[in-house]
Amino acid sequence: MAMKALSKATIYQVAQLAGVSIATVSRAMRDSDLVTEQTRERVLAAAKQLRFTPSRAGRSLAEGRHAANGIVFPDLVGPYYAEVILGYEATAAGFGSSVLILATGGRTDADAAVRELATRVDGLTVMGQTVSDEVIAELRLPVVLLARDPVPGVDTVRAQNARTARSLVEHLLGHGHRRFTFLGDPAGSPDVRGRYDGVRAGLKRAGVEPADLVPTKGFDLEAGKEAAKALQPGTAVVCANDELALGVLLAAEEAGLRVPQDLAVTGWDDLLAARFAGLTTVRQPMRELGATAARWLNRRITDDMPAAARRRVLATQLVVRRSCGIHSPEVHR
Amino acid sequence: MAMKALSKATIYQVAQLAGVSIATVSRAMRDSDLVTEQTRERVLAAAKQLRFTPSRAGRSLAEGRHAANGIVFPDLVGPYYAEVILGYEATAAGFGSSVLILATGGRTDADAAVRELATRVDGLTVMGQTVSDEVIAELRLPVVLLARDPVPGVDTVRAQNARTARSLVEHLLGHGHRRFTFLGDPAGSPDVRGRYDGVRAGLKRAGVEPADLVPTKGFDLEAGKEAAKALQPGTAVVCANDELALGVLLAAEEAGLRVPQDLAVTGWDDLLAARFAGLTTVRQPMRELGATAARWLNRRITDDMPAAARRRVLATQLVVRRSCGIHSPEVHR
DNA sequence: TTGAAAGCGGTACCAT
DNA sequence: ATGGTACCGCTTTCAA
Repeated sequence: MAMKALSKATIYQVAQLAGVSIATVSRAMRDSDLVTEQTRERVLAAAKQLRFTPSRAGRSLAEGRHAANGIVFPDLVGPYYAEVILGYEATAAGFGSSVLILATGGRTDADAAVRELATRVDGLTVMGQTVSDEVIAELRLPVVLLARDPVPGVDTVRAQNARTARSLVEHLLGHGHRRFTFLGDPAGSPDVRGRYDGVRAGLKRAGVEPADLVPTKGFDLEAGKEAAKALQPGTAVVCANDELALGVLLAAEEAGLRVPQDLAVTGWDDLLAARFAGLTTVRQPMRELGATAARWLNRRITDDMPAAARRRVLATQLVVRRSCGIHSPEVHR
Repeated sequence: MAMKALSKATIYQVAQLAGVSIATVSRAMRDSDLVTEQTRERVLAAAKQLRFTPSRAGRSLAEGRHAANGIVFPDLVGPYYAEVILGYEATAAGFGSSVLILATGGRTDADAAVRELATRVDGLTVMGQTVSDEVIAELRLPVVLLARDPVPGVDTVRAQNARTARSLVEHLLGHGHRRFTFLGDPAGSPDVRGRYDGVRAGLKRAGVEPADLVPTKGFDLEAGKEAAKALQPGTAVVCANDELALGVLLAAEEAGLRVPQDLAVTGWDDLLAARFAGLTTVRQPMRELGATAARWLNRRITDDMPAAARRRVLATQLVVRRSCGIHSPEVHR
C-alpha cells in the first residue's frame, strides 16, 4: 500500500474532484463573492479531502510577492538581538508576513548570503555591522536600516547612543571620577561608535582629559576579562556593552579590586545579569526597535509612492546601580 | 526619466541581451559543462549588466523545493531560544538552507501560522510547547522535534532533564535539605515536566517527602517573584528555570531572607545572570540542540529512504554555586 | 553545445 | 457565477 496521499495535492486535482475549473477553486478559496455558496462548499470539501494547501511558490510567482521579509543581524549571542528580532517577528506577523533570519557572524560569504536572501523576500531589515553600504545600495527592494548609520534615501531606526553616553559620563563625573577608559571597539558597530563619541563629548565639555580607548576583539565576557588586564585602578571604565562590563567585573574580583572603590564600571543594554551584578548601565527599547523596523518596512513594501526616507532615534535610559560609585542612602536595584 | 532599471531583470532579458536562449542562460549560471566558456562569459556579462538574479519563486516552482526550512518556538524571551536558534541557523546555512522563524507565543492562530509556514519550507523543526501533536501529524513534510516529547515516527532531540534533576536533588540532600518545593508549571513544557519528574524520583528514592508543587503562570522574573510569596523559610526551592529562580532571589532579598541559609534556590539553563547571582543551576548545550536539529532535518529532507525515527538526549551539567547551600572552602563561580 | 517547449502551481483577465 | 487561458520566471527533457 503506497502512501500516495503524501504527495501534495494541486489545484488541478481539487478542481477535478470538485468538478469545476481551477479558476473556480482559486476563487472559492479566496474571494468571498463571485462563487455560489454551493460551489464553494463543494470545492472546500474536495480541498479538505485532498488536504490541499496552495503552493507558496506558485502563488508567489503569480502574485509577484513573497509575503515574507528578512532581517539581517551580526549574531544572536546575548539577549539584545534576540529581543529585537522577537519584536520584529511579532510585528511582521501582524502584517501577515513571514520572517527569514540571517546571521552574518562567522560567515565569509555574508554579501552573497544577503543577496540570496533578498530574492526570497519583499523587503529587508539590515542591522549594524553586517554588510557594506554598497551591498545595500545595489539591493533592489525596500530596505530599513536598524542600529546602523543612515544611508541616503533609506529609512533608519536607531537607539539613542551619544546623548545618553554623555549623561552617563556626567553621572560618573558627579561621583568624582576623573580618569576614564572606554572599553570596546568603536569600529565594531555604529552603536558603539556613538557611545564612544558621547563619552568623548561629555569629557571634553567638562574639561576632563580624554578617555583611554581600549579596543576589544569582541563584545563578550571573555573579551572583557582579557581587556581588564590593562586597566589601572582608580579608573572609571565605560564599556561598550554589558557583557564586556561583566567580564571586567569578573576580572576585577579575581584581581582583588573592589568595585566601585578601586574601579568604577558601567555597561550598556541592561541585560538581566546587569541587575544581579549591580551594574550601572543603559537600557534600550529592544523590542520597540524591531517593531518599528518591521512597521516601516511594511509601509515601504505596501506604499506605492516613494516617500522621503524616515529616521528615528528611540530614547534610551540610564540605569544607575552600584558599580559606578558610592551612592547615598537610596538602594539601587 | 523613469527608473525602469529598478524592475527586476528576468532570464528572458538576459537571454535576449546575450543573444542566446533562456535554457542556455540557465545552464551558464549553474552547470559547469554543457556550455562553451565563450558563451558563458557572454551570458554572465549580460547578467551582470542587467543585475540579474534568478527569481526564487520561479526556481522553487521549477525545482520543487524551497531551499529553506523553518523553526517554530514558543517565544524568544531569555537567551535560551536565541541560542538554540543561532545554532540552528548556522548549521542550516552550512547546508545552503535559509531559515524562517515563527514564534507562537501570544498568538491565537498558532496552528494556522504553522501550516502556512509549512508551505514555504522543505522541512520544519518544532520546539516545545507550540502546537499540538495533531497539527504536526498532518504536516506533509519532514519534521524534527526539539525539546519536546517524541511522537512515533518523528526524529526528536532533547536535553537531559530528569536525570540531572535527580543529581540536583541529591546535591541538595547532601546539604541537608529535607523540605522541597518545585516552582514552575510542569504542564507548561515537556522540559519542565521532565525536571519535575526527576525531582520527584530523586526524593522518592531518598525516602524524603515529596516536593510541594507551586505552579507559576509564566517562566519569567515576575512569575518567580510572585510565586516566592508562598514559600516557607527552610525550604529548598527547585525552580523550572533560571528566570524564576532569579525572581525568587529578588523576592527573598526584599523579604529579608538569606540565601542559602533561610532559603536554598536552584534554577535551570545557566544564564549569564545566574553566574552573577551565584545561582546553582543546570547548563544545557543550547547551540548544540539547534545544530543537531538542523542536521537531522537536512538529512530527512535530503535522504530518499525513510530511515527509522531517531532520538537523542543531549547531556546537561549541574553547575553548583552558592544558592543551594553552604560549601566548604572552594569558591564556586 | 544549443534551442524549443513542456511543465511547476498558482492568479486573474476575458468571455460566456 | 463559471470556464478558458495567458502569464509569472525558471528548470529540464528532447531534438537538432
